Amino acid sequence: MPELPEVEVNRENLERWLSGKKIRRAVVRDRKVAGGKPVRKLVAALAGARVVSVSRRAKHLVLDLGSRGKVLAHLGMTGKFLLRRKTDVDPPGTRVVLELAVGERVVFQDVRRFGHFKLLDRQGEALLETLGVEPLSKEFSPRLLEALLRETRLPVKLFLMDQRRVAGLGNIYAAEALFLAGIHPSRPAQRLSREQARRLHAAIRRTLKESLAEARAPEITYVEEPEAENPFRVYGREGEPCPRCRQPIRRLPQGGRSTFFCASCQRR
DNA sequence: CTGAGATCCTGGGGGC
DNA sequence: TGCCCCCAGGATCTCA
Repeated sequence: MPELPEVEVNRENLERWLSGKKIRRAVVRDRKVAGGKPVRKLVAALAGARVVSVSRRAKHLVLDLGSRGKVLAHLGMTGKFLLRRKTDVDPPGTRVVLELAVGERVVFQDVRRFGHFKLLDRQGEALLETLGVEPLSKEFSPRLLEALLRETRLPVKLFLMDQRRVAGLGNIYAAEALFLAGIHPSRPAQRLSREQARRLHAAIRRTLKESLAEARAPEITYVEEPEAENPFRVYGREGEPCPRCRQPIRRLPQGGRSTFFCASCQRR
C-alpha cells in the first residue's frame, strides 16, 4: 500500500526525528527485515551512529549514517516508522527499534513483514541503479514519458507499475492516474498517442501530488473513530458509480493484481 | 521480451 | 460464535 507519497511522508518524518541525532542503540526484533544478512553488522553500524540525512529513491528510503554506511529501508505493504516516547508500548509488528535520547525511540513497524531494513551494500546499490525516473522530478517530462512508453508493448497499467521505467507508482496510483487520463489499463504502452502520453504525464503528477498533500495533513482523530473512507476515485470501488459518468466501476485482474477502472471513461 | 503464476506474510472479511 | 478460505499487495523468481 505505501507508494511514493506515503514513502515520502515517512522520509519527512524520519528526517525530522533522526537528522543530526545520534542513535544510542538499535534492536532488531525480527531478523527477516535484515534481508538474510547478519543482524550484528546492522546493529553495530547503527549503535552510536549519527544520522546525516534521510533520502528517498522511488519507494526506498536511505538513511545516511556517515562513515558508518547507509541503511536501505523499504516499507513493503504495511511498514511505517513511528516515534515513541518513554511510556509508549512498542506496537505489535515492531521489527526494529532505534533508541535516541532517553525514552525516545524510532520504531519500524511492519505487520506483514514484506518490508526491509538493512545495510546498503553492493547489491542494494545495484538495485537502486535499476530504478527508473522519479515521476515528481523535473526530468520527468511528457516527452520522456512518451519515449519510455514507446519501449514496450506491456499493458500501460503494468508499464506504470514497472519500477525500472517510472519509479514509485504502485497498484493504486497506477489505476488512479489512468482513470484521470481516461486511458484503458490494458492498452499497450506503445500504442498511446502523444496526446495520451501528455495526459498521462499530467495525471501521474496530479494524483501523486494530491495524495502527498493528503498524507502530510495531520490526521484528525475523532473520539468515535469513523472508518476511514476510501479516498480514491476508482481504486477499491468495484460496482460503485464512476465519479465522472456514473457507470459502475469495473475490476480487471492484471499481473495478479486488481485494476479498477471505468469502461466508459477509459475506452480501449 | 512478455505475461502469467507462485512466493513471501498476516489480519480482516465473507460465508457457512 | 467459530472456523476456514480468500484476499490484499511490492518485489522477485520461475515457467511457458
